[in-house]
Amino acid sequence: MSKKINIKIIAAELGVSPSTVSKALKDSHEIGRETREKIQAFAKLYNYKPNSLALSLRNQKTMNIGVIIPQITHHFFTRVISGIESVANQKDYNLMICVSKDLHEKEVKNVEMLTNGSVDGLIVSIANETLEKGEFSHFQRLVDEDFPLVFFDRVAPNLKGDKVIVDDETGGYNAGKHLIEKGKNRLAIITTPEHVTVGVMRERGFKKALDEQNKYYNQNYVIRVEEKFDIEKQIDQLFQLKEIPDGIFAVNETYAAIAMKCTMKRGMQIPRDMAVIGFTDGVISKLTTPTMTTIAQHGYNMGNKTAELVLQRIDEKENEKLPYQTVVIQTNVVEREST
Amino acid sequence: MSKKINIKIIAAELGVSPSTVSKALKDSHEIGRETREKIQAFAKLYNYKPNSLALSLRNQKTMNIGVIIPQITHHFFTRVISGIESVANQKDYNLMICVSKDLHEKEVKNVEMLTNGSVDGLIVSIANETLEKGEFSHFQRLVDEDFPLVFFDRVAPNLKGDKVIVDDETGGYNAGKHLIEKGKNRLAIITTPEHVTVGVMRERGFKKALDEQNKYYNQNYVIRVEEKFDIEKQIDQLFQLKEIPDGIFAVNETYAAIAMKCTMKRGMQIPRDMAVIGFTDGVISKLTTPTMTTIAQHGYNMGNKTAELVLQRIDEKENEKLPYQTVVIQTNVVEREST
DNA sequence: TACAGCTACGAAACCGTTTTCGTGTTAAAA
DNA sequence: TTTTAACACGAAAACGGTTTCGTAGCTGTA
Repeated sequence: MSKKINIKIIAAELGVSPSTVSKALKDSHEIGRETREKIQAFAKLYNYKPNSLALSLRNQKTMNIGVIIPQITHHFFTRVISGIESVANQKDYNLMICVSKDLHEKEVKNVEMLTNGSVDGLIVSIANETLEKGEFSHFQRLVDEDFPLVFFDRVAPNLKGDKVIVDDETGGYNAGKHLIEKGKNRLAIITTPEHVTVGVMRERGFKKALDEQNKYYNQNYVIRVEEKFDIEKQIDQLFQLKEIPDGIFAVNETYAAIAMKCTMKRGMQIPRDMAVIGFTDGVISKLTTPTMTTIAQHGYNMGNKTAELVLQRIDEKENEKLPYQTVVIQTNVVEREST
Repeated sequence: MSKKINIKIIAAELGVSPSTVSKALKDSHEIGRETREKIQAFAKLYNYKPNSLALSLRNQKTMNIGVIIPQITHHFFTRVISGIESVANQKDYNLMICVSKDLHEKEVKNVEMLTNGSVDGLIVSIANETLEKGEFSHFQRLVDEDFPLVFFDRVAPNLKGDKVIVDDETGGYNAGKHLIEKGKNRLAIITTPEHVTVGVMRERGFKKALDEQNKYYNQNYVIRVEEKFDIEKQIDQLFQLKEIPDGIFAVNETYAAIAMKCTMKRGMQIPRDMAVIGFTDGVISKLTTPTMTTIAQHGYNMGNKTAELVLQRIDEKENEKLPYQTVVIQTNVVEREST
């Protein structure tokens, strides 16, 4: 790779000092007009652009925001990233995106790597393994030194810090209510293992809706999917029961789509014999047949809000610290053909 | 934000020089055992980690790879990113992912930002707008200065550089052949506008399959979707024809799923009245009812290969340059229920 | 003539790290 | 006792910028 042009080279080439070049390029009138124009012309000709590492080091400011997500192939996360991106870009920030693959060790490494000077602030959705272990010291350190840090979606309850979360409980509640309003009685839920907070909250809201209407919350109607095993088989258990449910709430889009497949495989009609509602912000729901009713998560808005919070922390002066915020993004029911 | 600990602080605190600290932390036996252990203990206690900006500047090596993609919410691209990530991480590289949103201007900015010191190499899938305009000077500059650069999927035909592409033509050919083998006669294609290379190549292969079997390539059976307008309406035109096709090849998953919806809306049976095959690496195909036959693109492999190429260029010595490579990733037909 | 003030530039420090090249002290060898 | 080598550490330069401060040279004024 041929060496990139820099200020020293320009200075040497034009017989002036580096400081003169630097000033001339910023149009400082400390530099005579003739010299200034000569330097600017030269720089333009050779397409000079200042080295961002040097700038960051000097200014103690990178104009980068780090983002750590558990999975990049999940549509929800990419929606959030889009939302973050849009706000960040408006303020000339760039994103460094890292993927923890839901592994604790990778997450720790990512955090260390990003916070050693590479970014001005960090946005994190916590890895499943970290949540399972309850091992948050890598985040605690950042909180302790007031490093700008915002969590979204998968957050740690006992950790201080700014958070942006979906109103999962109300979402679950509305899902339950919606199914009940559609005249369904035997309501099942397809959810995640218990260490995944979002699943727990959605389930809690769902149960609340059932309780309110004096519907029985049948434990046989609760499927906790372990992703390491065959998902379809686990969901299909609902259809092995003596009394098959007539309404299903799935805490994500994939589970909902699979539930719909299982239903149709049995020759049952959606929504007549079985109503299905998903919790998602994805692309699948509009493309299934029938289309899927969902609780919309508004990932893009979440990203917007998250980015705003982290930028706020970055700009914050040492002596005017705001208390930690938790922003709750509301969901809403998007009714389609599956209910 | 409280100031992060650095070598100077450690040095001052322990009454030694920065160079001594630096050497001690690398376990150099130039430093006496006692001093060494004292410094190491202190560093560990305060969780010292070297500043990566300073390291990068000093070493002229960032251990970052830049990735510019047109859209982050497209599953194919996130699959490729996963593939890149996995190879990069093995060699201790991190990713800086930027999104061009298919806009030329954003792409140019991203390229400039990343190549001004932030990354050691760059991976790009070119923005649609750039392909339309044919404006590649921002890449040409990089090629001229031998900056490690690898394109994938959306590449520029007249630009030198390493490329990783899908064998779109053969993919399209196999899609056509598959439909013919299923006994279909009136074959339609749903593709992209003509400036999108991948669409053109897939169409070319498809046409070749039809030609070989002396099937008529009916221009009414060619839909070029403009994404700024209602996609479903455009696709639905196929169903307004006097003679409705009995087989559809869609160059991506979304178009294929919409085609399936349109078919079922008409009360037609898949695959009996209409066979549909998509070109994709996505999640939708397994979740539609019926499931979708696809030409699998192997995005993850593509990412692997792309990362390998860029790492190879990064490691390359000045005097042992290899000629530019174009790696072609083969596709294969994944038969499901829609054909 | 003397001094002030302006113009136009350069020197040097700094951001955080690494590394080369001294150098003062001590111990071993001659 | 003198020379030499090893040891343990520090000074300084370098990576590529920015910025503060200093100053040479000129002009204008008293």
